[in-house]
Amino acid sequence: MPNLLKQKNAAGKLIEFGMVRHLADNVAHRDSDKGERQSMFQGQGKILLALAQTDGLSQKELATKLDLTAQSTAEFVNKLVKKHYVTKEKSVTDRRMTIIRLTDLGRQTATDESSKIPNFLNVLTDEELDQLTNILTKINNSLYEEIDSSDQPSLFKKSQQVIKDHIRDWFL
Amino acid sequence: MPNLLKQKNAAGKLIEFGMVRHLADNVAHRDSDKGERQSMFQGQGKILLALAQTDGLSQKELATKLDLTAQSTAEFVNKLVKKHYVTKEKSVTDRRMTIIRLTDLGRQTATDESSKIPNFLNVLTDEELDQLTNILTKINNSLYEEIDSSDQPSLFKKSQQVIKDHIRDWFL
DNA sequence: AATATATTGTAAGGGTACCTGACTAAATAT
DNA sequence: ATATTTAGTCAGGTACCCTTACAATATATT
Repeated sequence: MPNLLKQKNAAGKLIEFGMVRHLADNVAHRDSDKGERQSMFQGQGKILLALAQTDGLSQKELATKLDLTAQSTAEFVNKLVKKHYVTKEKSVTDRRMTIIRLTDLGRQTATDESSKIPNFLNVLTDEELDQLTNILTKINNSLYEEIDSSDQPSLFKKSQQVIKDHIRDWFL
Repeated sequence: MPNLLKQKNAAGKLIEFGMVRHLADNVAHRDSDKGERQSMFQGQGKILLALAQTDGLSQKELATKLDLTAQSTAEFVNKLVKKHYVTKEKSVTDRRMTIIRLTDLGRQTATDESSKIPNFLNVLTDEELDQLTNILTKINNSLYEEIDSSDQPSLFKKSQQVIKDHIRDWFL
């Protein structure tokens, strides 16, 4: 049986981490251009990330991959089109489908954004970095299991795959 | 100089952690009542948390503590009133002020929510829990510094204090 | 070939989290 | 007694998501 106090300690720190990160994010956004409130893991950012992995997906494919409704997907894609980050074109083989492609600007934005190493990792020693990586691996796997078991059968396996793909690509 | 590869590994895991947590949160919310999309660290949840620490604050005090505009604060408070989580009453000493107080229902919701230990910590050993706590302490402090130095002078010190207070209360 | 069904996408509308700007009401300062 | 500061409200806007309803295209069935 695990030590409850130690768990509570860690949980507290994790909650704190969540709150502080949120705060730090806000600060960062406040500094930069006013309109840029994209977190890269939500909404338009998610789309960009998915396309950076696999360009030329249909809206439906994007929706499925990212576990969004078709309507939300359409909304974000349209916003990205307005910003010239992606383009829409009707598929020739199946004219119901719309193919979404990154523009150069879009691709650059996606890779720029996702290749940043957070500053706060500079305060950790090599040993601590190893420990953290190891611990997060365990936690992430546990979360995947929780997601997988609790809800709709395999719908979320896809999201898991997107995340893992993204992480893999991130190292190249 | 820190090992860049190790940093990148850890950063990747951290990003993954962020994404997976987001996912897991969604799943959790989807299971429960449909209307309940509160993350406890945002909007209405933040207010509840602050009041659970110190009941009977004015709207202005809430806004300052939580680094929200007075307008956003008013919006969230009004929503909470509608849900019977808090009550509004004009202060007798200074009739410009509105005092916000938790109802029993509100207090219960706040404490219920914030006293949960995330399941995923069950997969860690005692040693790993210690390591994680230690690492997150360093990271959080680093983030506090970043926040503190980069932006408006001392506005964010208050937020830091709220978080720390919350964490402290969390152990009682 | 003609009709029925399934798939992709759009339109409209709603809810939550925030913000800015404009404006009262009450308290305090001059 | 007037001017200013402080607390709060109202209106309106953006981003993120969802649901319900509906049009167009593709495929399956008769």
